[in-house]
Amino acid sequence: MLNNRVRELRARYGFTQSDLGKQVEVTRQTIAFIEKGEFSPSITLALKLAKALQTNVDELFWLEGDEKDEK
Amino acid sequence: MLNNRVRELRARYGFTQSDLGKQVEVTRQTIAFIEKGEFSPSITLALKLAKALQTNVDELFWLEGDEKDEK
DNA sequence: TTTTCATGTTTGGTTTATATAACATAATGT
DNA sequence: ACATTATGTTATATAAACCAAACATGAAAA
Repeated sequence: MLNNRVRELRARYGFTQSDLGKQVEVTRQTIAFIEKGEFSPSITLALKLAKALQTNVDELFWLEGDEKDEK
Repeated sequence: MLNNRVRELRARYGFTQSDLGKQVEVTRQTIAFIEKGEFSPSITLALKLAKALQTNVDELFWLEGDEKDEK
């Protein structure tokens, strides 16, 4: 299963789901689905999200059972 | 557009497309399409590929016009 | 030379990502 | 009280990812 920090980082920058959606060229519903973990976005979108949230893909998304989970 | 180093790293480790496909649970055709840049894999698959190729997603995939291109 | 193996490529099918639109709710501002 | 805004959520539709199977080719190996 896929985990992510999109909601956390979006909040940190004070973006709404719509704001972020516009920046990365998807609808707010797509952002909502990603935050809920309901699907695994394309890497193209993941790269855009990482850029918008000033981080990198590996910090933003990880597979359950990998590094970030070991804490 | 999306660029990647899958073929380069796969070769470095001496994996065939089939080998890599098995490791990340997709068919060899899917690996071939990704290497050709014909589509943008899911981030779940991208994370598995990065792991199999002992790198991270941001080293393996990047958007044209981003950092890696500036050289 | 014949077989095997890695890769290229195409076609048809299923699944999933993503869009668009609608309706609901809670919070905030007027 | 009313309007607006952010978010949750659901339905239907389309595009794209991915599978499975087939056939082709060139290289290496027997």
